[in-house]
Amino acid sequence: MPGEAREHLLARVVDRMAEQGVSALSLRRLAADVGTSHRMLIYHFGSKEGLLVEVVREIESRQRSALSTMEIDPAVQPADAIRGMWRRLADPALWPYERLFFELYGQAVQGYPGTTALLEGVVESWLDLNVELAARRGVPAEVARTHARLGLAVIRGLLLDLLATGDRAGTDAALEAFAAGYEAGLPGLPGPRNGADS
Amino acid sequence: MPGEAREHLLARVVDRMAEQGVSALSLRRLAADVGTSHRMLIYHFGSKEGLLVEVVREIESRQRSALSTMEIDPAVQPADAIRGMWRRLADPALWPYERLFFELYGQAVQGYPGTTALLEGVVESWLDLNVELAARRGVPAEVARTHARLGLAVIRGLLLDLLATGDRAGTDAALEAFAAGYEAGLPGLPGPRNGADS
DNA sequence: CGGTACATGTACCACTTGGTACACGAGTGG
DNA sequence: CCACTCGTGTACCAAGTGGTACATGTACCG
Repeated sequence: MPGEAREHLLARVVDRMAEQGVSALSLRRLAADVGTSHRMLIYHFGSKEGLLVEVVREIESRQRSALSTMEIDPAVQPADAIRGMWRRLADPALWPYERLFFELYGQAVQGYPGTTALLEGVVESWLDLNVELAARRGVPAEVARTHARLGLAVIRGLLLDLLATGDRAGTDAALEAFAAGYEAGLPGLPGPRNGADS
Repeated sequence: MPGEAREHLLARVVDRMAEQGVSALSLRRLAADVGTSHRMLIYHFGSKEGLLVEVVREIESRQRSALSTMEIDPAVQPADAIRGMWRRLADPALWPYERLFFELYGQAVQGYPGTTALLEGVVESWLDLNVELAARRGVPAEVARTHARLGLAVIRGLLLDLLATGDRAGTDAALEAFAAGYEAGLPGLPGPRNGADS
């Protein structure tokens, strides 16, 4: 089942899915929108589920590459890193892909076959990256993990908000509040224990 | 299309959906699992979409009631409020309903018919509640809105994490880091502007 | 030339889907 | 007793589903 036109197909399929959603998906409709026959989709991907697997892989890979394009510069402060990240992700041009991501996430969490692969690394890979970056600044791994987890949650949560409400100003303000508070109080973590407590 | 056994049906349908997911839903399977015929579901709810609408309404109402059961005590500090909220929501017993919530959210954001109603108030109602509570403590509305937005994002984001990874200890630690940081730095918001800036 | 791998179109299949038609039974009020 | 509504079961429908069989085209390679 190798191929080269297959890649083009996949790209077009992902774009189409980003526009129309996964649930309202039938091989025939999809194929028509993309300019093929449903026969070809099955030929290239084996089955509908196989297609979904590939789509998930693709958006995972796009996510990962977006991640690696990020400022690996250890000089940039965490608060600014999260600001930059948000600025990038909140761009309306990316909304369709984020909608698709959350739709797949929602189905993956329900155990829908093919999508479950999305869950592996959907959190961990980000944490690992942050641990590595923080290490160069001398931050202990456990602290970096926890903070990365929090930052990721803030961004995903606000993205969820943004996609539902469209309120760019409101979500921007909330993120700024987080970043500012982070600069002010978090880095040393004055209060209670900060690492893993179990 | 009124009825009283209808309510029982709806409750059972929601429970079943929480276990099995919405996408893998056919009126027939659902009816069989719930102990009726697909004929009855259509009789009571008019159509599949009508059923979905009702399900969305139901889980919205459950969410709202869970919200109103929350500590309305203005004496409890915001950081403790978010801790209590998290403790309540992170309970594995609620996971099926949260999976269902995120699945529906994912489809709603894609414009899937019937689910879109979920988006109205899915953020705003929480903000409004917090504004009201904060007012009794003298916090200006705009600040309360922004902070509530952030807190909601943290909780939803961490919930997304928890459902994907199952890492209770890790997500607990991240939330504690947020709550502690909030106590330490946020309330006065020392840094930049905090309200809406647009 | 011929073979062989990739690619594609046509036709078909069994099955499931949401929805409907219709008959039937139980209860209730005139 | 009749009429009427509510609830339910059986049977059916057209449309669409994912998947397959098979024939065909197109290219490169020996």
